[in-house]
Amino acid sequence: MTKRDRNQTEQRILDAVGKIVVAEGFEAVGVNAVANVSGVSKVLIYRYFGSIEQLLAKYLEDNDFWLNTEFPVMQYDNVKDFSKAIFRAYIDMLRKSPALRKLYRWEFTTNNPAIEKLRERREQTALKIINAVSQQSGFSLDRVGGISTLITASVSYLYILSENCGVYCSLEINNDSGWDKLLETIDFMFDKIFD
Amino acid sequence: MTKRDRNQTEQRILDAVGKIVVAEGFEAVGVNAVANVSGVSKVLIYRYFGSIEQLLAKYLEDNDFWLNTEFPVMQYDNVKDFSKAIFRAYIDMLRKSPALRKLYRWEFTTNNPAIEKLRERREQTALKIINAVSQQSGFSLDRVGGISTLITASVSYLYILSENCGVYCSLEINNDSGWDKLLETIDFMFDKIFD
DNA sequence: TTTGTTTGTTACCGATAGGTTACATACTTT
DNA sequence: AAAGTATGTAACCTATCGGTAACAAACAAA
Repeated sequence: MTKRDRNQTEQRILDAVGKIVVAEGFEAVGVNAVANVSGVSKVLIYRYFGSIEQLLAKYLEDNDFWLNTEFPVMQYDNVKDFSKAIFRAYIDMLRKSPALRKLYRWEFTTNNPAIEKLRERREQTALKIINAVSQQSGFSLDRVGGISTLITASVSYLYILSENCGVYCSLEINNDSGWDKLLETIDFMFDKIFD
Repeated sequence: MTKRDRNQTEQRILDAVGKIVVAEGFEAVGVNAVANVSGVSKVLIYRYFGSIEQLLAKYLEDNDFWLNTEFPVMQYDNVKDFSKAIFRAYIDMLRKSPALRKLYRWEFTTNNPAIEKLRERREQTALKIINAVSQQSGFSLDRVGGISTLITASVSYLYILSENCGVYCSLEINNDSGWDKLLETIDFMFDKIFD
């Protein structure tokens, strides 16, 4: 290219990964694809990152999914509002990040050290929140964990699916109206749970 | 092979598709794979089915995912028990069918007429149930739809993920203990909702 | 200036994918 | 029996994948 600059080249490669992930998902990140999109010879991918696996690990590290995500840390007077806020934040995170949706999809078909690391961090964050809610509410860890699992899994599923499918179980998941209804449903549930 | 028998050959091909789907998912169903597993020359796949797409369409039709699934049709005196039974049946269906789990996973990355047809049927079934529950309970369609979406999406997500991941949000999803907890959570929710 | 190293490209390799052509043989029909 | 059709296989074609070797040029150090 114009100038010799390893850092810039590495960044170009990483940027290409990001583009591919957002557009087609992690499944489509291959040496040739990255080389083409970045405009960099694929030899350099191996030279600078070792392998596609390691390149993706670096990408995940850089983009820091779930690692530094700051959730509302119990700045609410009551557990009910706190619970509602947590899942509102979770929904917002997935809404704003196509890469995160692609990451969750990728998890269904792939297992590797980078993914497992992310899962561990996610579990840690979840446990922290579950513990806090359990203590404040008096509900058992299993109870709070069950409810959390139910809602987060659901939201994740619907966001992943929404990229390919407009309606699920009568809910329009490809526009805001459906998500408003879902949010309202979650609020309703918490109203009933914390009566 | 030993004898010339088109029907048997077609069946062998379809059986091979089934094996591949269960073992590796729809993503892995290609001409070469099907030819190898079935022991049939790949030319015949094209000759008898036209393409892999059409072969998969036939497979889906034969195996009839979701098309003729009979759900408990309101043989309960109260809506609460009926609701619980519905989702218990849904969980059971996914637990017993690895192919269905693979189908749901495939939906995330693929769109084709066969899948869309299945989605339509699924929506029809869902709407029927939602209508019935709404009428019996007095809850609005949106309310019942929201709750149904939340639970079915969640269960689907967890079952798909369970093939690659042991724990999600503090819940063990790769053994019965986790699923018992989730079932218990769903029951708890309905107890709160139908107070 | 010369020597060695880093950055980069081109061209190639083997494996595997989807897809087709050509051919052999069994069965049907007349 | 002869002709035509249905069933099957082997071999091949092209495209693309991951991966590497060989080479060119810029830069740093001696």
